[in-house]
Amino acid sequence: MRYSKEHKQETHARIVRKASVRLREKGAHGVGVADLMKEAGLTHGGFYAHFPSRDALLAEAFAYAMDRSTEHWRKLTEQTAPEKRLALIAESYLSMPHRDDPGHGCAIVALGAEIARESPKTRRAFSGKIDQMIELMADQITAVPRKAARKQAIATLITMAGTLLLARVAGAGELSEEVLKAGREAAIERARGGKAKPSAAKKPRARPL
Amino acid sequence: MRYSKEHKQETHARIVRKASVRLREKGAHGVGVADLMKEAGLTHGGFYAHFPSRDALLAEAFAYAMDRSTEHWRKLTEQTAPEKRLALIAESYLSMPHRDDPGHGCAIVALGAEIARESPKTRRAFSGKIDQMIELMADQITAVPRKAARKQAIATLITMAGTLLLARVAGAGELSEEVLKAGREAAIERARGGKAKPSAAKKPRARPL
DNA sequence: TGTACATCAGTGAACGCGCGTTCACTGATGTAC
DNA sequence: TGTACATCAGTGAACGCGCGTTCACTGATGTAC
Repeated sequence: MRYSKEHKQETHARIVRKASVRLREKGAHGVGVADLMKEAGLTHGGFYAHFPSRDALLAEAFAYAMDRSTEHWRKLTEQTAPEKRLALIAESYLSMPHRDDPGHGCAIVALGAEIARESPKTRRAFSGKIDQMIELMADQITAVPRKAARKQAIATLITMAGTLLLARVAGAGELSEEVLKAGREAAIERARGGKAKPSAAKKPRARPL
Repeated sequence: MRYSKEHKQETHARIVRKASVRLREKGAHGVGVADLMKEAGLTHGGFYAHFPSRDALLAEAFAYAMDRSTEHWRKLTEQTAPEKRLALIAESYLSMPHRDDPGHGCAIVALGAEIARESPKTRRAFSGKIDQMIELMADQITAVPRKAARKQAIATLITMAGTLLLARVAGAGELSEEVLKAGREAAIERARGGKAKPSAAKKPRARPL
């Protein structure tokens, strides 16, 4: 063989990685085989040595994007005190860098609506990933029974996703900042399991941009 | 003229209406000029007597879809006692019929991620529509100052949109029902302006489907 | 150790299909006389 | 009132481009002897 087995796996992984970014940035129709291969330093013909079809790649890229989010959160929890973990996830999620970089951000918000139009099989796979996220979040809530913890985790995730979606649509205008701020407070409140003390809310930012 | 002025306007409106449904159902790339015209009872060539381009139609259809939601909510408020209005909007929004019929549902959830990728001009137009929704919701909250009312309205809208997005991705599985239920409680709580009495929460449904 | 052959990731031209757009034409109705 | 002409929403064939997919070929390296 010209290349080692690792070489092929690495190329495969590189294509999936690039695709998952483009996918979140541009949507499913924004990922062209030729462009993608060029971005990976290859020509388009070689694509089919790695994937049976463009759709098969997209499915892998979807899953990869979700796993990245979950993994990112897991790392965040590892370096934080238990009672602050959920709130930290919410805060890092509802930041301006995350709003402005969909390509490396949450796949639910970037791709959820498109996933909802996919085949039941794809949807089930995606659902499973969402459930993993919910489980990870619920793991951080130990003060209440598991079922209540899941409910609280879902409420927090929902608030996070809704905020990011609205903030992204609003773009970089005043409304976006207002949404991000209101959503951050609401999500942190959820993460803490009820009404937060007003003092816990973030101070208004210096830059009103 | 062969047709009256009203006739042309009506045809134009019919195309926009059909497009707004397809758009929410299938996404921007799911709306083909030929298919759409056939659905409107015409042939594809006539399209350009009504719109300069496919993109121009999409912009109109986006706006139309948003206006429909706002109008729907306005109607709901008109037939309800003031203090129940927001909660009613949230409940009707977070219903299974709405989850299962994106074509006639909320444009933010169905198209938000795609809109976020559009030109600043399109985004500004969409933002304006979202602001109208927020204003309408804030109008129903009279117990607090305007600024706080807007914040509460945003928190409610965010919760609604996030819930619907997650529930749609999950499709018709158990997770979807769980999300819808948790989101409904969270949204109604928001709509009421704080922690709701547990008794106010909906009873579990008979069908665990 | 050296030589012939096999393998297969990657190349790049070509194919075919879908789809947005153009365009010459139609034909029913309004307007001018 | 009747006739000739103008208008323009709608028709349907055709064009052209983008893009997913196919395929014959390449050439570096592993394997057999």
